[in-house]
Amino acid sequence: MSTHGGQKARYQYDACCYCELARVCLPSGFFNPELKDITRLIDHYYLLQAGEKICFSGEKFRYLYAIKSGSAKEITVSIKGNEQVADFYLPGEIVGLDAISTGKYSYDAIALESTTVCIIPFSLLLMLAVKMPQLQRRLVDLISQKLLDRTRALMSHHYSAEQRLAAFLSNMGDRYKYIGLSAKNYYLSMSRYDIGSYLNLTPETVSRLFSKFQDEGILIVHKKHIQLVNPSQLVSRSYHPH
Amino acid sequence: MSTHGGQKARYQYDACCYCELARVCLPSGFFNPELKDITRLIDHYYLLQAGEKICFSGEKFRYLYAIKSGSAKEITVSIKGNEQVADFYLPGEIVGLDAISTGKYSYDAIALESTTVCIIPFSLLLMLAVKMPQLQRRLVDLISQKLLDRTRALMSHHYSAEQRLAAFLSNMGDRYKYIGLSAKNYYLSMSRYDIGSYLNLTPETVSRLFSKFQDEGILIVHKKHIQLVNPSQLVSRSYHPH
DNA sequence: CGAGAAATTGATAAGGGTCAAACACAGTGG
DNA sequence: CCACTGTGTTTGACCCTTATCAATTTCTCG
Repeated sequence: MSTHGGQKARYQYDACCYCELARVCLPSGFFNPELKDITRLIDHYYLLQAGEKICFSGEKFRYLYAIKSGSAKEITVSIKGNEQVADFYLPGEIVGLDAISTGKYSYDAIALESTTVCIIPFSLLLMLAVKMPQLQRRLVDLISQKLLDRTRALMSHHYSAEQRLAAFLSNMGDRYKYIGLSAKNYYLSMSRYDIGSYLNLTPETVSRLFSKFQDEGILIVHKKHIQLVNPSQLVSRSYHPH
Repeated sequence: MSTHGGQKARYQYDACCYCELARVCLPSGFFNPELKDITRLIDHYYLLQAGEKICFSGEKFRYLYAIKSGSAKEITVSIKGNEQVADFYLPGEIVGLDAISTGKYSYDAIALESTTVCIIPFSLLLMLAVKMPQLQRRLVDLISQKLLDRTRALMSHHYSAEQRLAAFLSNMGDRYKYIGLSAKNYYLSMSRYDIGSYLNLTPETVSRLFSKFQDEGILIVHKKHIQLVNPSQLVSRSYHPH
């Protein structure tokens, strides 16, 4: 191990070949020998404690960060100083895609728990993409996918608080399942405040809705642990993101 | 001229070299001889009447569309059948970027007035990008920029109706200015209903706010024509998208 | 000119915000 | 081991912004 910048713990990277997230992460769809070329892009990864920043608003964009374990939130700070949660990141997801065009991050990405992130130098990625058309395609797909997700999030605001929270919990289940965890039984690393900010609700409203869902037997909440007792009921309470 | 598909009027394309929007559109930053290569991608353009669709939800993704003149709205239709406006497109802007990853359009793009759109075959664009790294970069930048815009739109929902409408009108002015038109004096091709849907407001609320802004001397509304009398006042009424 | 759609304006209501208080829990220090 | 403190969560009471419903006017276009 070596430290860098006086803050973030930095570790030598082994390889995507040994990472069980490779299937869903940046190198999704790649196998040796191309996978090896992609792996070589990544020299180090960070280990961050809860609250530490992966990147911060205004910082020059040099790296994409792949969540290797743990989770993070993306927050934008308005001129008035209040934070807004724009997104959450789970393992296998890529932080920094919307910094590409402007050349600087427009938000802080903050670890929500002990989190490791792989450091992907963007200039190297681009150079490799020039030689590897499938990687060019993968990069374009990744950003496009993120764009689609953001559009869906935007559309969700047309629905009620209950529909939004139900959809959020359902979606989180799907995302956990996608990375090989339980869709019905998971741990929400973010606070009620963060959930509220993301869904454009107050923490009070989020809390009330959790209680309501629990009273109705849809789920069981225990602090940050969520157990979906009746996932189909949850889906029917949500708006139906087609 | 030739017609195609029995519906959309289709015209032989001349070239980006003769288009005054080239500066802001897909070929932004390119000059001959590269500009010529990019121009060759575009064989035809459509002339659409108000209400005609550029693409529709579920259709196989083959083309990006660049608005050449006129304007369009992007709408998603929920399962319950109600339309939601996700975006507006002005000349120089590209429709279809979030269809790349899934291979099909997830929304209808509908002309708001007489509108011409250049047809950009995506597979050809990708092939050219393989040979032309600057074009690869341009494509990635375009999608990333759109992602950033969507994130900003998402964040706007944290603010009041008045702040959102003020920001919208201010933003529209900026976008018109960007393409060489007046920022203070422009024509809004979309209905109050569309504006409301985009901002997550009812048309009644939009109408009331227009009246309010007019009463306060910030702008003059005449049907769809907007004259910003006091743009700085409008900015201070908006949330401040940093 | 007439009919239907869009826009405006008014009256009322509700969803979710705001304010406030109580509670739970983690970390700290005595 | 137990207060002490600060943060996050829950619950209640009240209220405000914006939606809803309704009536009227204006515009569009055949």
